[in-house]
Amino acid sequence: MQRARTQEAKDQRRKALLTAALDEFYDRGFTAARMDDIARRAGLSKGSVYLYFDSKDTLFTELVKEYALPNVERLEAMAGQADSATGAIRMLLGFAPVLVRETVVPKIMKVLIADAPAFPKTVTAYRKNVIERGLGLITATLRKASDNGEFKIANPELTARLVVAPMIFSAIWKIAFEHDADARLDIKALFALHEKMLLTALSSGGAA
Amino acid sequence: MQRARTQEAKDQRRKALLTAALDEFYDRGFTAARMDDIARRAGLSKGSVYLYFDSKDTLFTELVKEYALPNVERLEAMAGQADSATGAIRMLLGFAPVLVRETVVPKIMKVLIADAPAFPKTVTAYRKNVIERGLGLITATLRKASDNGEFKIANPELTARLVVAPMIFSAIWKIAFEHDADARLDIKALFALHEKMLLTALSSGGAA
DNA sequence: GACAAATAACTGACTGGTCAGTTATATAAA
DNA sequence: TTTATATAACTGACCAGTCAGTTATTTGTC
Repeated sequence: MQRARTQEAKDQRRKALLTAALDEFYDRGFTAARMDDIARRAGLSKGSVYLYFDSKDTLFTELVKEYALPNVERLEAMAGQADSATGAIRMLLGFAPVLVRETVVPKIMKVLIADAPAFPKTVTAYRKNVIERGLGLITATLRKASDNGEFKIANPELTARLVVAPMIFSAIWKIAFEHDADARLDIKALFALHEKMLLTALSSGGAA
Repeated sequence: MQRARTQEAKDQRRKALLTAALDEFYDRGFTAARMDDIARRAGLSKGSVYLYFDSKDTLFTELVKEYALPNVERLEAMAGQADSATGAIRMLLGFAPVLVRETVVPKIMKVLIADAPAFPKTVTAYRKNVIERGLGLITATLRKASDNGEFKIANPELTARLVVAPMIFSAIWKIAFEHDADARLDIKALFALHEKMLLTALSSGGAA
């Protein structure tokens, strides 16, 4: 293996180890994942992993920390652009298929769900910094829309959760059943329908 | 431990082992769960587990098989009672909080999600015999309602998935975050709102 | 530009501990 | 006494983490 001498090269190696770890944790679960396999996947030997991370546990917690923020920030940028709740919802639900199919979010979700009891602090941090922040963003959008008369929404917190529910559903579906060819789910169509039904319900006072 | 001589006593012991296994698998994940702990939880020693099950793997697959059917059957009985799609949806969503809070369904879900890649056959069987059957029931109800003019529904399959999505959402929420006191979710209110918004959307042609 | 010395990234054999599954033994029941 | 059930000591495979040794790369000297 060529050596990583510069800081940049080392950062890159660290990143390679994190994605290798995500893949192994995702495929086999935290306990069953072997450090040797993670190392090989990143093109290193087991010993070298310990030059970059203290322990298997650290690898896990760093992994979640590192992959968490970028996605919320992406979401926040999106919410800032929209000029109405309708627009924000359209944007969010248009982005959802990409989030489910093309980002690491479902993998992270699985790893977190699977090993929540073993890493309570990591999970709590994730909930506060990612989940609640994301839900808070949607809640605020809905509340504003209710205040300025775009929709009538009695409970923006709960409504936000219903907006998000199909994302969780399709992420879970993908995680659990993607390996079966006959279990494909038309995610784009699902979110198009969700958008239509949701906006219909909101504009007909279904959340009032 | 007193001996189980009759067939009945043995069935009971078998059942005790299955619930003990579910709890251990749920808390620690399949690989990290120890056969010794499962045995102790059921009031037996490790060796005895092997009088009832061939291996840890068998324990897992039998567990999923055993706990799967009763819930679908419960759902099917419910669907049979309702005289309209509106009534069926009301019933289903009224039952949802119980399903999430008081049955083993969320635990089974977690265990399945966590170890899906290690037990692909078990997961496929679960999807076909439980998930698809349940979703099929809702789909059929919606299709019938569309045919007889109660609602106008273009894609009953997808709509059924949107009906179910908040159940998955709240089950996942419970699994991942229940250990945090400040992460409580008002599930009854959530499903009341879901019911209201869903029926509003359907009767306003949001799924047409 | 060639060579030697110094540095630090990297390796893989090894250790200590864990745990699924086995088996020899004990004992309750008939 | 025989049989079935239960136990706990045992075995062997497995793996996280360590560390003595290896080697790619840089730095210093001529």
